[in-house]
Amino acid sequence: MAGIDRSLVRALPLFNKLSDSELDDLLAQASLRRFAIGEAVFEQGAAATHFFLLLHGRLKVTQVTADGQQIIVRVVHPGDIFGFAKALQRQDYPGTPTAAAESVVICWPTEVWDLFVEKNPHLAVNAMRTIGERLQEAHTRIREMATEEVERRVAHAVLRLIKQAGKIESAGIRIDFPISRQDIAEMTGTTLHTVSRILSAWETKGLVQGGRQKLLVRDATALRLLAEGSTD
Amino acid sequence: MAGIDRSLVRALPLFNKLSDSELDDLLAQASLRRFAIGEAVFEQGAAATHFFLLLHGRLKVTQVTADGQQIIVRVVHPGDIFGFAKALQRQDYPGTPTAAAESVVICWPTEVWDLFVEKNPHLAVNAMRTIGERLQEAHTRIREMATEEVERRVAHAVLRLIKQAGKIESAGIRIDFPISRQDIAEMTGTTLHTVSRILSAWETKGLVQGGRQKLLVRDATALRLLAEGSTD
DNA sequence: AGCGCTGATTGCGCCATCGCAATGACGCCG
DNA sequence: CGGCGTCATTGCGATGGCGCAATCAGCGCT
Repeated sequence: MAGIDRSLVRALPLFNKLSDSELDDLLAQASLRRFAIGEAVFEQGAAATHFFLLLHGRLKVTQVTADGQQIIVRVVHPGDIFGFAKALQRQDYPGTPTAAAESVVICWPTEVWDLFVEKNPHLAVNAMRTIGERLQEAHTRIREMATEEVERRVAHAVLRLIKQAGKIESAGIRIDFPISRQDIAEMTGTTLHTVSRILSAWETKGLVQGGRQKLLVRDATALRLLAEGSTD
Repeated sequence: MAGIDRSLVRALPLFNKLSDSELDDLLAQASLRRFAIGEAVFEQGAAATHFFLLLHGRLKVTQVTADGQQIIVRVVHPGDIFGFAKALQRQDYPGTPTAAAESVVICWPTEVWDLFVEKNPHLAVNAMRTIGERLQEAHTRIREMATEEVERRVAHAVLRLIKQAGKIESAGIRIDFPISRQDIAEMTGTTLHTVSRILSAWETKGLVQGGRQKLLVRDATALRLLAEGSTD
């Protein structure tokens, strides 16, 4: 645990205002943990004891309803902070982040949040902006779910994914972590079946290319048209 | 503009840590504005020049989609702060708050936000929590829209309304501001027609009592059952 | 290299919800 | 006090998407 190397996080905009020694101070309080696919960093409803930064990998944050249904609230990408419930005056975590790919996470005890902010006011501002963005994104999703039909919602979800986790390949843009149809269904508020049908249709039209937990977007422009598209 | 009376805001938890003179300092920077029903405090997309506190009345915050569809993102209640886009590092307002009832609002220029926070760190924490709660609420709505059928969503929406704006009367709990079926539809992501049908059905069962822009909940418990209710 | 598991595809029937449109009721305003 | 505009109700037909279930395919494991 002692000595997380500075170089691991030096590149993150979150920390670029800090001196080496300040950064070391922060990292001295932290520990590094590794999660295999399918493992949860923490559980929904558990007491918020730590907050986190994703260094590497990919997490899906899910919420479950009383009757067992599950939805994906968001996806955590490398460089994102997450699980800072305490900063929002919450005592417990609102969701469960599960590793979609092998992931590496930095953990701080919640007690150091205040210290953290004090040392680095920039970080408070940053956290604020992050939450603001999430709120914004949440409202966008609400609007989409309220007004758009499934195909457009799926198009939006896929576009968001390639924007946040797109890897350019010769044939198109690949979503750079394992994602199932079920996952996309849970992100768009529909069923696995419908998603499958839609993606199949797109594949026929040459828009995308599917595979087991894989998705390659061949024609992002056409997809964007579909997403924004008027009455067609 | 000079001299908004302290007593107007003294009761708000937001300010209860401030001395009289500090409070006066803050209020000296502010102005008071009144909005008639249907008037907008600001417009979605406009530059964020002020942030606000609702003193009295009720605001519906709407977002419009590119193709003109509208949804109600949330309702602002007395004592809520809103429009603090700048604090989230946004340059423009994400939605449009419209007066659902005659409303009175305190306005501060965004420039004083930093001063505001400096004088009253409690307020920063408070703002943080407020956003956290909104995010939480947004996620709840997303989950509901993704997993629940319309009737349960409407039940949830109505319950939320009586919780936030319920006035107890002899016959039940009244939603204490003018709200149309259209509004409820826009809050739950459905159509005016469906909401009307559902409320009619409830009225037949004696759960609620409707009226033009009015709603009285007669049996909150039954409604709660419907909202949480399993397979019935 | 073969087996088994998990994820993906797809057909079919059904039901909730939408969209439209016409009618009806409430309240505001002159 | 009467007219008019806004809001609400309701019937009917169309349909998108769900739910079920059977089949198939890719990938990891031994």
